[in-house]
Amino acid sequence: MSKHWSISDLLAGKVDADTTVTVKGWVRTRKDSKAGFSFINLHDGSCFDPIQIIAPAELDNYNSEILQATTGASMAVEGKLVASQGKGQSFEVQATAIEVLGLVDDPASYPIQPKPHTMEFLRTVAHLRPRTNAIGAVTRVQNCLAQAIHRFMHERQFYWIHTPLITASDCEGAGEMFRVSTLDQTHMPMTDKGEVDYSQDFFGKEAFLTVSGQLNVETYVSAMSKVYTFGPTFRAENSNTSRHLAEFWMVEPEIAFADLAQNADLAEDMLKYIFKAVLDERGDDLAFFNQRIDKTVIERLEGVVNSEFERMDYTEAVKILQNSGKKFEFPVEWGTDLQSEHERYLAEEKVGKPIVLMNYPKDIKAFYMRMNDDGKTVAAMDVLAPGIGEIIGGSQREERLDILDSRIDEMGLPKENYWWYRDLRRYGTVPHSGFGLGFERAVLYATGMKNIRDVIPFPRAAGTAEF
RNA sequence: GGGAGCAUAGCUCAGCGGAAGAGCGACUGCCUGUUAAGCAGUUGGUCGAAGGUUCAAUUCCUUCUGUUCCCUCCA
Repeated sequence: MSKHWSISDLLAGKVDADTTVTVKGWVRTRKDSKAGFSFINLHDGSCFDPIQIIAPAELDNYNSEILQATTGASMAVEGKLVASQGKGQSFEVQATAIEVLGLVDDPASYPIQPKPHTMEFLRTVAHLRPRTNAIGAVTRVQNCLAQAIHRFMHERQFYWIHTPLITASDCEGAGEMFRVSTLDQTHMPMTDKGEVDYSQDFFGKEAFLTVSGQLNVETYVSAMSKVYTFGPTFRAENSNTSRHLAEFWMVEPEIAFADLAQNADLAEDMLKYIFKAVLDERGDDLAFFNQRIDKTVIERLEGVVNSEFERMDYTEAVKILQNSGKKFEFPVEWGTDLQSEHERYLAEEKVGKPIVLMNYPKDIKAFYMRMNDDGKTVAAMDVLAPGIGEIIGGSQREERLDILDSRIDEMGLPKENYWWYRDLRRYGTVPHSGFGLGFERAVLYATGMKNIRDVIPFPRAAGTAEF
């Protein structure tokens, strides 16, 4: 058997013509010609385009197997790589032997038909949808983004810190949490006070799935200077939208000796870097997205890469919204959080590119965000992307113990739970900043896909944990 | 958690108180170095479930289930 090549390598011209090669993959389409052969478009995930196989009728299993190979069937093909005699592809494989590995049972009901499907339907066949053009392209782009994130961080000498997914900090300050417990839920041990006795639970205390690696990674930034997390995160919010998941991946860089402005610069640099990687490396997939999914996606990515992000204070944004002349469902008032409609107006209508909103009122932000000198705002920032909304949220962290303590008290949080977090401010505290990038939201932006459930392989959301 | 939709063939949808339709797919034939192919034919449905109104319900009403989108939450 000759060498097994990726289709991407063959189409890219990495192999000389007339070389005997083996390709393996799945049939996208088969078309039989009376001239004595069949055209088989075979895909293996390595690139957007399938490779064309010419299967001559002289093959001994032509009638018995090859003519039975419908869309979705798997096969191993050996043949000669030749310049294509037809239009539409540079190379094709003149097969000398085809082993049909697996046929499709009942082709009429095979879910992935060679025709357009709705994303809603494909979600119901999540085990087969990576075989489609769209989800295959999403998969390559999401991988490109993930690799680019690690590359960006590595080039800037950040350390990747594996923060825990299970946490006993029940107040990480970012929404509802999933409980992790091995207690028998039909016979919960109780204390004298009539409360569940978690001292008998696996960890000896209440435990949850993390909503953020930030608090943990702050310990490492206080020693390694530049760190980041990249891993799954969990939110038990009952939110049913096209941009929320109960389980999603988040990138959380944290930098020491850095203020909010440097934090915003890092966020901008990172987004530009990873979207440029997609433009450079996934032209084939982007061409598909631009043609079939969102006709503005390439233009938008190029816009992000080539333009300066807008920076704007919350206070300024409130004034703009109030003077916009737009009728909003929710009123705009200094001191309240901006609604989706407000963020959309700013990012999509007012600015038309990503915008960094900074310095929010302290009462609508988390306890660990650094108090500004005005005593009213904290050094928080959100990066809003047109079409997606909030893609990044971050802040400069409060490094002054006395102020941190008063914020913890103000919010009625149990100080003892934060003893190790507070220690960081007792022992050689430094100014530091960080942010969280919703990874799937970045994939949405890079692909033009509309629903976050279509850019993660197996979406978990309220009421959804199939597959 | 709040709100609004939707549920009819493998898929996308039309229909409508009075005998279940189209396109795509699949299959068959013709044509064909084809490639989002063309022409013709065939196949294919417990009209989401359970109640109710009616001479008659896929159609109207109620409940349930599933699902989509928006808001809240945030990334």
